[in-house]
Amino acid sequence: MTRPGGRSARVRDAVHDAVVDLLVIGEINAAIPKIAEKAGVNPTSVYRRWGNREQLLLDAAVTRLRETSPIPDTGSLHDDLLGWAEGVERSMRDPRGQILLRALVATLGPEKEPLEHLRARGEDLQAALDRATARGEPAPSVEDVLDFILAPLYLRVLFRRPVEPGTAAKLVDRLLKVP
Amino acid sequence: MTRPGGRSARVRDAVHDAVVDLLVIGEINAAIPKIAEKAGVNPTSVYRRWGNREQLLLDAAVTRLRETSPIPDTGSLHDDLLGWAEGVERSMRDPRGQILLRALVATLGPEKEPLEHLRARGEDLQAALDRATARGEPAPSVEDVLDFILAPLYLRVLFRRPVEPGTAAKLVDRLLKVP
DNA sequence: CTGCAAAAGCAAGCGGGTTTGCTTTAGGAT
DNA sequence: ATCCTAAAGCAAACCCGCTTGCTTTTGCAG
Repeated sequence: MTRPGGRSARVRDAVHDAVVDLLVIGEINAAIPKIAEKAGVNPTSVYRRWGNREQLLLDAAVTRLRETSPIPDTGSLHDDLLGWAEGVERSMRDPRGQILLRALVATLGPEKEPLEHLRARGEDLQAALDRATARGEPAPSVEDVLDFILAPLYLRVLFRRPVEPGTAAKLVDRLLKVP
Repeated sequence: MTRPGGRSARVRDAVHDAVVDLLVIGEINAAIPKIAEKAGVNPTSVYRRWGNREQLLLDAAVTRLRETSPIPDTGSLHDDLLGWAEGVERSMRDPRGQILLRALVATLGPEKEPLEHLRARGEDLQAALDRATARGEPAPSVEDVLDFILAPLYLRVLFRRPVEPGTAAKLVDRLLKVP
């Protein structure tokens, strides 16, 4: 039987925290024994649960990124997208968010399946666009939203270009052709 | 004195080839002894020249990516951008290009300096845009070109979404508002 | 409260990645 | 053609990340 509560959860959170902390202070290549030490956990527990460093990083990144920037339901597509995009912008202006995005991309192999984390996010977007269509508002495709908003924000971080405040608003306006 | 010619160059190319080959066949985490073996080179030589795996990957990725998709000078901004974007698209549809972009991003730390490889590419773009302005054509900013064209193409690869043929043309038209 | 088993801790051993001092090879200059 | 030295090769030792069999702890169910 699986046992999600109590000590298991504590260990998982402690290890995730340790991973993020080490990444943020520049210990990009910290090995499992080091992560375990910082988490106050036995290295064996980490090996048994995650298997290797890559799986651990991926799990930590997906888990922590999932908690940020939900899509609101304001009754206006513009405001829905703006609320979400501003959440993404905030995350991308924060060293934690930056390092998590970087870790996510770095641990992604070229496997064929599309990314689970992005798929769920795509479904949320689709729901917001469907709401707009149901209201009679003109709505772009999910692909356009990713091209116009997410790609520029993410690429700035990945290629170390600054994310200026107001970038999200500019990108949303550009997508919805409100110059 | 530095000695760029002859054997040094041969070793560098052999090691770069070995890195790319191993990455392409899925040996993402191949260690230096394995890379050296495939290159027919002594591991010590690799350690002495590059120091560690990360530096080696970064050097290989930057070197090989520099050789792809130059910006042509056709006398028309649309065609200049299209020629370049199609080169990028071609590269992103090729497993070698995909794996190199992935390696580049993965080995990039969050250091403050912007990326050298992208800076040079930005200057080439600026030159093409300046030519257009000199001809009296309206021209977007470099940032817009990156947002509209490079970011969507790169993000498709990094998040494992397919790069459909014709994507480059669509993105260029969208940027230059030729629906 | 008691018992069961999942998950964490412990310790020892293995294997391979990395380092280091030295030797050998081969560009490039005179 | 010859010399000089940067760069590659070699071998041995070291370090440390990882594995494994076992013991201990502790959720959670009855």
